[in-house]
Amino acid sequence: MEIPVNALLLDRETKASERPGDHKDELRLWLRLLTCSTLIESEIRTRLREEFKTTLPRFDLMAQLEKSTTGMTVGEVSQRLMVSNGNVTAVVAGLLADGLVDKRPAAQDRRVQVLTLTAQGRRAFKAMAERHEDWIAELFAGLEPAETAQLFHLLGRTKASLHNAIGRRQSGTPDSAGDQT
Amino acid sequence: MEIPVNALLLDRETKASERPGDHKDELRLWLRLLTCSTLIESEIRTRLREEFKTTLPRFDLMAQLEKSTTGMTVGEVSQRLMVSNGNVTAVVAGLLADGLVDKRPAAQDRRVQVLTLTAQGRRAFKAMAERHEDWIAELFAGLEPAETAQLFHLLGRTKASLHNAIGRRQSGTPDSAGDQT
DNA sequence: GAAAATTATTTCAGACCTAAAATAACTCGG
DNA sequence: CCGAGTTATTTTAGGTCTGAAATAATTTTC
Repeated sequence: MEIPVNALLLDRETKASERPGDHKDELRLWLRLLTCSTLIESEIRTRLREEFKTTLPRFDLMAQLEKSTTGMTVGEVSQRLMVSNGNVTAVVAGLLADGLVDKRPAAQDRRVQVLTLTAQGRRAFKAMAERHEDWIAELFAGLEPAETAQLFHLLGRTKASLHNAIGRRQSGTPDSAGDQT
Repeated sequence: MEIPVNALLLDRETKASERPGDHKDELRLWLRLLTCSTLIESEIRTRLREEFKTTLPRFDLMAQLEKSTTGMTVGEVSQRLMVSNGNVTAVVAGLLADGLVDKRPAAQDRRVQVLTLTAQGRRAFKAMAERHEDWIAELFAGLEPAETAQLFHLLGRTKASLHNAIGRRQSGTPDSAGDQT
């Protein structure tokens, strides 16, 4: 894993600009990443609204619950989706009102609220998930398989860099093979 | 640019799964892209709040204005940031109240509102932009230069794929060399 | 075993964001 | 010139999201 300091310096020197505090390349990279993310997100948002009269946060929350057979707590969902607890509470309120989700205190620990999809919720999600998967494939259709694989790999490296820079506070979530995050 | 159909079919067949409508790879790619985007965004959001008592939308809006010497209209900013007009109106209202932005109807067309940074706004932005650039570099520090270049390239390809799938409605914004989007 | 600390969730205030409707200003054909 | 259509922005209603404070339940510590 060790890279000689000389190699790093050489790499630095091969960069276009030589100004000392120049990080324009990383900035451009971030802006492009953000653009891609925003484009996909808003397209999915539009299609969910038009085709299923629902929203992305609701869909994402249901997707988490669908993956768990035993249900999830508010805190678990909040961590998975990387949103605040209060936000989960609010989105769940909407899903409860629509009868798509069930919420009940855990037997052992009455602080904990266990969330599960209702039968209706599972049906509704299944229909949406199928379409959603197609939409995503359609959006990435311009990339060849080797490119998507390479991109996936580099984003994994990016994720590791981010966790390293931010601090491994929530280090209980390694990027395991089956992990879709 | 033409790729023989046979080559594509072969590529398809090399994939792990052979189920007909399987697009799990693209889904995983999207989720990982979203994770990276969310991690960066919320870290920058936190730092902007803690260090400058401001928000990301305000910073992004100011960044757009700073790049333009003659000012920008509400519509232009809205297109650049990929947010609704109404949202720009609201964020600008905050910046106006803080004396960071100036808004005035255009001389020729009084429907149009021209936005510019005030002197105070430029000062404030300059201080933030410097730190912001460092933060981004710090977050990507785990990638080697060759990797950031490769990632930048692949995200460019992704962007093209997205525009192609979504429809080139706003085709007036090509991904030119100096374009930071 | 009860006070203190911790943990899980909700509430709150405030900012963001959207889509759609409303408003205001411009252009253009007749 | 004048009304129909277009364009730029604002307003509105409603959902999303946050951080911090409040509430409630559990665990720890003495």
